Amino acid sequence: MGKPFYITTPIYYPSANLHIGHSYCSTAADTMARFKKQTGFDVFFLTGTDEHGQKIEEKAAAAGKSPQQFVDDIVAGIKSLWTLMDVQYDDFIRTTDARHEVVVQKIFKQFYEQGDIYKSEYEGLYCTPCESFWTPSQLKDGCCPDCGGPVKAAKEESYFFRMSKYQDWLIEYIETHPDFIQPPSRAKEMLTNFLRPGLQDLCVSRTSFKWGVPVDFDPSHVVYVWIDALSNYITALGYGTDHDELFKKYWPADIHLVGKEIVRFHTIYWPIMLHALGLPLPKQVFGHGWLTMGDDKMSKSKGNVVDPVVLCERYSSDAIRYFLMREMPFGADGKFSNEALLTRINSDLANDLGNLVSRTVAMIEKYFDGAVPQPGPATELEASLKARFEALPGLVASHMDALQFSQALSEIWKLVGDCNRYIDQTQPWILGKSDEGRPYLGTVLYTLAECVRAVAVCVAPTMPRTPERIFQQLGVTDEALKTWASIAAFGGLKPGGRVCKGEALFPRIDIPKELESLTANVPAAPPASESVKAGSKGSAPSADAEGESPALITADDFFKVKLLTAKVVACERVEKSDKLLKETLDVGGETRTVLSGIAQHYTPEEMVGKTVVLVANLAPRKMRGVESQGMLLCAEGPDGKLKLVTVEGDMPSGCEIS
RNA sequence: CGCGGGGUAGAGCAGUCCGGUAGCUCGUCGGGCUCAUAACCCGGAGGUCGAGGGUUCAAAUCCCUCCCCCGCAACCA
Repeated sequence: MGKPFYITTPIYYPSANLHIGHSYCSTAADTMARFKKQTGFDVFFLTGTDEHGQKIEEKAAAAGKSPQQFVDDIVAGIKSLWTLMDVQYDDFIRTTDARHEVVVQKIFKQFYEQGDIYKSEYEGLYCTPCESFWTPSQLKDGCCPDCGGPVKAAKEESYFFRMSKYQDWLIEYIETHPDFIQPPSRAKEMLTNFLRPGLQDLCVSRTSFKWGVPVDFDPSHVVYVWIDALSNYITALGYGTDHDELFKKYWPADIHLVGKEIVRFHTIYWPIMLHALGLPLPKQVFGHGWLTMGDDKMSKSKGNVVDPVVLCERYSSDAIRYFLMREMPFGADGKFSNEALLTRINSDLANDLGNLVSRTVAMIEKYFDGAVPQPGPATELEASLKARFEALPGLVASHMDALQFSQALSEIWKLVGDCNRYIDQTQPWILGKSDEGRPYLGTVLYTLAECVRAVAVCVAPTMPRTPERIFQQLGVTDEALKTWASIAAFGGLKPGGRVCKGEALFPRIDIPKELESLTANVPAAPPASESVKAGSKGSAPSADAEGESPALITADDFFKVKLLTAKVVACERVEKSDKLLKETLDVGGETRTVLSGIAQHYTPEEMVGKTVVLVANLAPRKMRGVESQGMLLCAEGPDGKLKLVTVEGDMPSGCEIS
């Protein structure tokens, strides 16, 4: 067995739906894991979910479920997404697993007994929606700096971790281990923003909610997120139990892959906790960038198209994985757009790779009755192609080891490009016309087939399904010719094998047409991610997930929605939000507060006095710390402009609409 | 002075650490080819590298000043 290699994703918080960002991170981790397996490592790939906390407690209550039932449902959806995307983890840890909870309690107790944790009182200003305490200096205009909502003085008995005790050690560790935090700019950020100014002791327990791991020696407390969530990386391996073989084998982790927003927790709190436990630190924490939805392509009503489930079902998971790994350099932010996705699929996958396979196989069928020919005389063209071939594994490996997926793929595609050019240079269709041409034609087609084989091998970590389809067309059945080792030297492919032209690997997409159907408004359909959530529970019809037009509903269904006229009596912008307006509505004498994402379309002044249509029986929802008690109906134009729905003539507020 | 990212051809980016002919992909225009998924190949057009100043024989790159955009992240119920 090879050298151990342990890679993790963050454990995701199952309070809401999964989106393409999660897919991005998991795909990267999976690609890396597959690459390491392919190159002979003994890989352990961990992912999972962080299921405790107040937000889950609240969301579950709002959904009328127990917290456990609530997270169970979402986790089922997450797992089915990973199956769909071929994210092949070795273990899936949930912080509600008994195996995790007992060890968390044990760790907490150990910290307490060795004096790293002490009990004290936290006094501060608390923001309920953000679950955060703030110091007066952190406040913005007297409000929560995160959400802009109100804060109130609160006091809470808590346990604290003495972070300060370890800060000098950590500073030195980071300075002497330049590879520990990647990319390096993140290390600088941590040092200058957090470490050097001095660490505050960290509050590691809560009494304000129950949904968490109880502190066993003080049951009014639950362990707060830090110790609970971060320790998953070792509890999953059996640390602190009698069955810690995996821990002994795989710890310390080779890579914690995390989003840049949680680099801090993984490079400050986690190392300190490990150090306090007397454990070695992970070799590397890699903070990747974010996928941004730059422009107008994504909006409320079009939101479903960015759902990974929809995209995978439409274009194949391999295509989506390829796009995610190819389009943006790992570490930096990248824009996501449907157009970029489809363009990538067409030019790289359909035109370059798919078409290369297709023309190679077609020519072998046409000129050699489908049998891979014996190579004949060679020229400098073959020599340079062969050089490119043999340099490829080394180049790919060095980029992969640096997590530069995009560059690794770009190297592979250089060989694809060379092959396409080679066909033009050698003009096999002319060689095929004469007997004298045949020996060299054999060389050309053999060389192409062999290069295509190498591409198939190299592409496997990113696109797990595609290689087998290529091998089938090339007639490669020998497993030994599908391995990383088999492409170290040119010439592994055996002449005589039967090729077999199959379906197009990646059919060309009619981009304008496809964009249109992706962005078609589907007003009544829930975002498809909702169906991920409900996922395998069977409660969501799959039609939604496929982005089809919404199913017909009955009149009874419609009457479940209570629509009322409402008069806007006051309106103001929501602080720190450029999209939200807060309206105070009069609804037949009753006053309601509603938040709407229309600030870019209406000014508060314009709003006052309007009679609008309110969805009156929508479950309330907190945004930016303010509860919204309903929704205003709007029409969205083709340019994305929103116009409020109003009633004709003069109608009092509170009238029912049907 | 919140934090972070960024401004290089119509679009998306690389190049900036370590100064020396401005590069890649997509698009566009022209040509070639017919093995192939109207795919492939070649060539062209298109850039005062956000602005100003400084250092230098030489600046996209180093230094200073300024301007502008974007995100604060999955929310817009």
